[in-house]
Amino acid sequence: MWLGQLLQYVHNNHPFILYANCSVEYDGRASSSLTNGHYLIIYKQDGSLQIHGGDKIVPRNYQGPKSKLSLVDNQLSSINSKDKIIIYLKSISHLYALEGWSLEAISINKTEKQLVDKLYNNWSDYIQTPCQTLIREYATDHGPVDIVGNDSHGHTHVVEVKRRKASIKDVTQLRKYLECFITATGYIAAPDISHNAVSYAEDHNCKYIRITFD
Amino acid sequence: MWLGQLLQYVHNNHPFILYANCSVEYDGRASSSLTNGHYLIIYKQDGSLQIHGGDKIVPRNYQGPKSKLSLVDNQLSSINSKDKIIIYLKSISHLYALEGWSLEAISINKTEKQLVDKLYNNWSDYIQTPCQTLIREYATDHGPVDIVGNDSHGHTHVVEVKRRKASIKDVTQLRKYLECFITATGYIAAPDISHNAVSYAEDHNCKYIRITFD
DNA sequence: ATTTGCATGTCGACT
DNA sequence: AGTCGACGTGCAAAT
Repeated sequence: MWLGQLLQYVHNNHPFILYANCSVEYDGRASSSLTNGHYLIIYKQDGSLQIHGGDKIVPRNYQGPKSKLSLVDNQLSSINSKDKIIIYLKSISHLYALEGWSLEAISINKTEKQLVDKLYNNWSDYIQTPCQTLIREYATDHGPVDIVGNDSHGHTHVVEVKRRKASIKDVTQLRKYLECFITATGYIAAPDISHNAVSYAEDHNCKYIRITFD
Repeated sequence: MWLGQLLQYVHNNHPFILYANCSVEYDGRASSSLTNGHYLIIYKQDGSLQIHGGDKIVPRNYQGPKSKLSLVDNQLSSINSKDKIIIYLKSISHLYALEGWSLEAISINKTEKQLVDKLYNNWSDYIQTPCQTLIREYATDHGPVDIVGNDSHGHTHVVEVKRRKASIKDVTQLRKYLECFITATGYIAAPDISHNAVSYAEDHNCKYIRITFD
């Protein structure tokens, strides 16, 4: 009886949640098995599917948007170009169709871009050397740099901004950009920086700039 | 009537799903607003909370495990050391308690570790130079390297393995490890590699090794 | 508690 | 479709 209802939802591409005793097989970029148990299955209108266990934020298994859902007998399958999931349904505890599910996006603050703008607009508060040119998203052979400045001595200042505590790998990213310039000084601008990243930065002629969200 | 039921679940730390018309305010590491609409709210026994919109895999807002949930009037709040979420409930369309939600983990294949083992056990299939010593998870000042080998000429071979297509940043990671050796050759081993990463690797004396999951 | 690196990362932007 | 970088990344393991 629930299976019939589910079949309709699948057929009409209608979003639903399903709480069921089931097991899951996944194959594609990786492969995995989820042993039999009670899991929460969520299907959204964009074709995405997720199977949640009783803990963690991230789903046990999932399938991205634009996947194709189908139900044959007791097997609920989702397939796309890269991956395939098969859910073997043993019994259904609960099925509910979500009507009028909102697609609103969140508007978010405290992004990296805001820190970039703050540094760009208040350059002298953070870096002694004044720069004649100051460019955001400066394009290099190795990708765009957050901010690049040129001072009156023709020296280049390369800044990589991070919204959270900077780590070693952020300094390696900065060093990659630095290679695109003959001579340049590198800066990591972030609210905080790890101990190891400080040493690594010092060893490679990079400086740390503390910048915070007000 | 549903609010009373919800209050009980919150009080007993019982996992539930809630489909409601609501808006969400978040503040902490970042801050965000989610305008009024119908969203799916999931609460798990570990204290995690997520608010899903009608598309995407990732939740619109979320709170990690060990967060504290509380309900006062129409405000469902989740708080932990770093972040806080307030859900302003306008109306509840659906509320369901999940009994016996399984905590099983998935067993997964095609991990990076498997590729490391494959390369380790079949070194000569991939790299001409035979090595007397071959060490997995070799510890350096900049962290552990997937595989480090030493040949009869005392030359060092440093290998970074990736389970997916290798990118420029994977080569920068390799280069970071290479700095820990006087002279060494670097290798990126992966099923595939991006065009730019190839050029970047060549420019820095790093070689690409193609290795696949059977 | 801090730090690092993996992940079926996901997602968005740009070529 | 390919490539790259941000993300409230989440998450586990090591220190």
